[in-house]
Amino acid sequence: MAAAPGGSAQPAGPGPRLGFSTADSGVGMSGLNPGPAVPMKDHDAIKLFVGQIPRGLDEQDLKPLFEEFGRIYELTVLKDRLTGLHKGCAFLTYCARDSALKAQSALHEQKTLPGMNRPIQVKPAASEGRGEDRKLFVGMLGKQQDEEDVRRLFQPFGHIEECTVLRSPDGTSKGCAFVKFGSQGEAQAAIQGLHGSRTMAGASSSLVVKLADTDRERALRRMQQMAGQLGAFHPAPLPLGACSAYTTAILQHQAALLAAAQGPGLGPVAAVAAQMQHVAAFSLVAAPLLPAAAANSPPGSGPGTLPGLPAPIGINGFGPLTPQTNGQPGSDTLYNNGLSPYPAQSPGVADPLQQAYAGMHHYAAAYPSAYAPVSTAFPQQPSALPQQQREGPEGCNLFIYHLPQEFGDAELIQTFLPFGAVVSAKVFVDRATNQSKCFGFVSFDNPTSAQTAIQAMNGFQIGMKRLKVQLKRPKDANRPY
DNA sequence: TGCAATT
Repeated sequence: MAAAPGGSAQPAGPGPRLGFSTADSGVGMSGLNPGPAVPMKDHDAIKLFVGQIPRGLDEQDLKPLFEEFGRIYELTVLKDRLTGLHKGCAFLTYCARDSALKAQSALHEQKTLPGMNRPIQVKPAASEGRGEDRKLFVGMLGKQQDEEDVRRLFQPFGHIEECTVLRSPDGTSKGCAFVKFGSQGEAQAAIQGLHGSRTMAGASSSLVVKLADTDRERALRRMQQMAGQLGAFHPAPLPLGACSAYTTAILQHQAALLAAAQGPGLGPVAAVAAQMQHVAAFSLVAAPLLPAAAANSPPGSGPGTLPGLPAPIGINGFGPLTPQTNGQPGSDTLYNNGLSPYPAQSPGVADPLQQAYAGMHHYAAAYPSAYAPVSTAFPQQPSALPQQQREGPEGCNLFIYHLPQEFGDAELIQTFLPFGAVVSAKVFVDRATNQSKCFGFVSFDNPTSAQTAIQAMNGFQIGMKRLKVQLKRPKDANRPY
């Protein structure tokens, strides 16, 4: 008997011919589907893949075998799209997730159907767990909680395939973990049951349970991180009214400080080489922030102004934005001690700002979306891009307090770039409110840069606040003696 | 105002 195409939705027919009665109704061609009378499957139902099925068996033949474990919601033998030939496998969904689990444990690899030489396969379909759909990110754990604790927490929701607490190299928990369940349904159940449900001891807010990022999201995140570190991609003009002024003021100071920063320690050439990239990065950001400052500098008039690029901020434009720095360590000292913004260069060493503009070209070339008009003839410098590194060696990491509320990572990095190679710059953000906590961390790749930054920026006045810049407290835990 | 990081 030929079934209607689709086999499933015979509306309002006499009798629910698709109910799974044992009567052989001949509904075979396209799979069994629930009719209107059949209850929906559970929310956490699991779609099973069934493999090693003899080609001679269709849905009707298979049904009795599986019905033993519960009511079937859907059973479909896979057929070749073109030839319609039985592919020897099927998808099976029970109404209840429990039925699926039972079927899986009773049948998977447990039994071989006639004519097959390998045992039947019954397991969650790839679509159930492909990618990260059954992998959870768990945040806001207590730092003391280990894998066992996490397992205990999640175990009621299903079979845990994998459980990893994220740790720093030193073994300290980062307060988060990944938990992989046997199925998507289990993972969802855990989210429902646990997310926000409690606050673990030592955590600052309630438990976070969500799907782990997909690979794509992860890649995206990385991109954003890099972009943030470069400070080169502000999708729109920064929404930071007052902050722009702060930044401006700071940058103007630092344009001058730059010269001082590359004094002793590094050889002049190395210093310039190391710093030109940084200056380039901050200039790219700073220029769009500063239409006024840029306008002070007629096109082509500034040192090294390049066609096709926004005029870099210069040492000019000190007018209304000059911060009150009376008596501030670092800033005024540097301005009052006769240090010229353009100190004499050793013979053969180009003006650092000139070099910076050259570096700027490289950045512009590497990120044409930011500065489209610039020729892309310059090679990219992937090796110059910031790595995932988070912290420098001891003595290189600064703790900065009294940041303006508006300060973000980008502003922080800009502020400290002139003192050396910034390995990372992070403003600490309250997870709950997404607001800056007004402190942050900056890591350099060498202690000299860190010291220079402290000298120059500690006590620097911004509005009513003064920056506090000091070495980050070293974590004395796990000192190897 | 007070010392971090979500693969």
